Amino acid sequence: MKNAMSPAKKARFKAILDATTRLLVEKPTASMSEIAEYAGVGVATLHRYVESREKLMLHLGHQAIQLVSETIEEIPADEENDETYISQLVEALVPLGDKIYFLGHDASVYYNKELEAAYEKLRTPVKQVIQRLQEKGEFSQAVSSEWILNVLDSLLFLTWQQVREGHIAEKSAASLVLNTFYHGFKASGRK
Amino acid sequence: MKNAMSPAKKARFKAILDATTRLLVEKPTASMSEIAEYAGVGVATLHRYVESREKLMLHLGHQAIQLVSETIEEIPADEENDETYISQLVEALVPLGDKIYFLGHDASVYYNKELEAAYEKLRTPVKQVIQRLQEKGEFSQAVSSEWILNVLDSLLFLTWQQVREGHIAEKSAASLVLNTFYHGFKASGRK
DNA sequence: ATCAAATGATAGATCTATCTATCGATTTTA
DNA sequence: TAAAATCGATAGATAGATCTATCATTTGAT
Repeated sequence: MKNAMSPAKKARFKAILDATTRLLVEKPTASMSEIAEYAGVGVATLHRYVESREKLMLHLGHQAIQLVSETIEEIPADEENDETYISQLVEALVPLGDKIYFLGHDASVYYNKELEAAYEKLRTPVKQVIQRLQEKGEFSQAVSSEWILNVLDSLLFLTWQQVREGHIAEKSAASLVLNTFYHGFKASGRK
Repeated sequence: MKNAMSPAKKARFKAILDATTRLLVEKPTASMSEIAEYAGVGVATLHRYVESREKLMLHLGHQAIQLVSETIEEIPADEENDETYISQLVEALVPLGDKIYFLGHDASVYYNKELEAAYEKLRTPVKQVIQRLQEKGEFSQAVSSEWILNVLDSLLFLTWQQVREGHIAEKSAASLVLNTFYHGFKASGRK
């Protein structure tokens, strides 16, 4: 599906990608036949849209990157907004968990150079805000911004898993992440 | 390999399991042939030790559970030691990352009921210490002990990845985890 | 030194997944 | 409504992985 698609086909393609996402979250090893069935489409048709399983995965990867990119870009990242940036980011990203899932957990996505580069590019604006917050003294300067961002990533992923498995209410997820991220678990008022 | 093995065979079996661990960390999709080659053993011999790929994975899972169990049991978990328990735990578990890797990341391990139960059992003593620390007011009581433990797990795994990729020095790993876990990233002295 | 156990190499049986080819039916579009 | 595009179903070609069978060779305990 390299060529331009009609709007109708584009919508159908998107429906296939979304169905694939939903299925793979439940069963990461699903075969192309299972994916086709789940998407309500014949195997042949599935292959008319994506030329291989690997390409399908890469589509999902790009979709995720695109989605997260747009989400991040919508959050103002100038110096006046640094203080609220992180919480806005967390609020916005928690619901995207399933789409982001593949970025870190499918082999054919994880080891792709192009996607790896796009992922790194995605992180830079966030990292810059973190660095400014460190310089302003809002965040600890004892650790690298890279580490802080990685922890944020991990927390987001953990949270999404917990929400998905029904262990955490979706509403309380963001504040849980933020509290943990900001203060850890040591009770305040103690050394 | 259900029957008892001679000490020599037992050692060879252990060598195979260790080699498998090392390879799968680098290449999670490695085939049985690749595993055999990497372990310096013929495919036939590999199958003389494990009857299937899935059983091999379960062996690795059990190995990991066993290792973590022993490690946890060595840390005194009575009330007087609660304050130092977590740091001792982190120090001891960071180096075991590769062995633990499979517990959370291989499908045939992750979806096995027996291992799932063993994993849950593994967590209870740690969870109890966390609960006592919460009751003593050392840890925040605003969140569940389950969440605290999950975050600790995530941090341990993230750290092990970062050490493996050379982004964090092994020596500094444990204190990084502990600091993050205790205090988060908000600079102290701020609200 | 001998003999049973264990091994490696190889070939192959079996299975499963991916992808293609074909064709009649359905839908879209002009 | 007629032509073109797209579809689902199916069968099959290809490929790769798992596991087994066989046999000559090596290892190791006595």
